[in-house]
Amino acid sequence: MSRYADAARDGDGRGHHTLAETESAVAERLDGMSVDVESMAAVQNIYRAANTIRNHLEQTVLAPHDLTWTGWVVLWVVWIWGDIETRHVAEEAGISKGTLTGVIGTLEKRGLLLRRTHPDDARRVLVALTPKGRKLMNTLFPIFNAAEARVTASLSTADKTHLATSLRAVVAEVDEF
Amino acid sequence: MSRYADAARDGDGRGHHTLAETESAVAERLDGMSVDVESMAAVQNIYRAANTIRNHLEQTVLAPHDLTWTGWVVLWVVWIWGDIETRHVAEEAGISKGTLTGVIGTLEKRGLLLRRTHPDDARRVLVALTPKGRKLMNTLFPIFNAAEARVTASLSTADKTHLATSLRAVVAEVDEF
DNA sequence: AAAGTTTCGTTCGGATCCGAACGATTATTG
DNA sequence: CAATAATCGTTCGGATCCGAACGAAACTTT
Repeated sequence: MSRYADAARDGDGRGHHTLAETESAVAERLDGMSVDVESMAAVQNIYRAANTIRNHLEQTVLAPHDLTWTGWVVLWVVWIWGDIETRHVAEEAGISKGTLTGVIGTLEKRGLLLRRTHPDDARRVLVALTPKGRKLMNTLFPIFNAAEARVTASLSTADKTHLATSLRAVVAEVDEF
Repeated sequence: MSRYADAARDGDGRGHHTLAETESAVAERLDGMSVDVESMAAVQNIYRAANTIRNHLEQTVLAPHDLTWTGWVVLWVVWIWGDIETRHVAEEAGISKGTLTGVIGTLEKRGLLLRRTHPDDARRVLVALTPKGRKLMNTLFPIFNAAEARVTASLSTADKTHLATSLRAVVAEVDEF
């Protein structure tokens, strides 16, 4: 069964509970508690949507090219910025330095990028795509972007923009903490 | 450095590139390519917001109780539904059955929940919270919910509701694939 | 110039995450 | 009733994910 897919269906033909059922059970469980339902719904749906999208794009677009979601994100960051320091890649990709070391190891092993010591500061490491990596990005990005359009097809362009704006505000707020 | 935190700041006092810089670099790199910018922005921001929120809540609320994000989600699902089959927990939590086995193992080891074979079907496993697990949920849920309110404080109640609605539409669309 | 401090990337242990394969169990078919 | 098919949870190998600690390198202070 794929990530978050609900191929497995229970007796009445549905996977997990409907949203209405879940909210009903939650209301019952939390009866007597003061709950910020809007905030809970916002957080839960942000996380659920992110996982659903990641799973879907990983399975349909990335796995056929032997890529993981994070491998793809790292390649994308290096593709956009060119020769870039690993600490910046970790920041842009939103992963820890320790995790980046492992992901870069995997991508290097696949011949998609190369690391080298910074000429001025031996503590730092620079990465760049290999020709093979660049070719993969040129081939795969349009396919990935088309898939991004498909997974968000239920939203109008105005909705997508509004969604992105709201989510940027959330990220900015948390980054201020 | 914490997950996605930008405690590390580069020379000019900023962490990762600004959004404007990133979009500029993206436009330059993708010059000549037909790009659905709104879809890309929607997907990137959904993923970024989910990770930022997960990291923040894990660090500030869950880690002090020796919980991971997914451990929390699994406990929450079992708390809401009571005695529940593991296959349903995996679905509700949005993780694979293999992953759930490991997470349940961890939570069981911590004395927070218990598993038992289904009385009617020996293939199935049921899980329920222990008294310790129930106590933890009653204590921690209000704290977690308050943190949910803080991370989404930049949004109005109407915005939170609209966000949740848009994201539910995205999940429903992908689940139809 | 030497000592102390800070920064960088890697390593480590523990946790999670997946799909595929497996054994055990149940359901279906002939 | 026996054979076959389907379902369930676990195991497996590989990948990711984290924070803390470490060694090496650079910076700052004395």
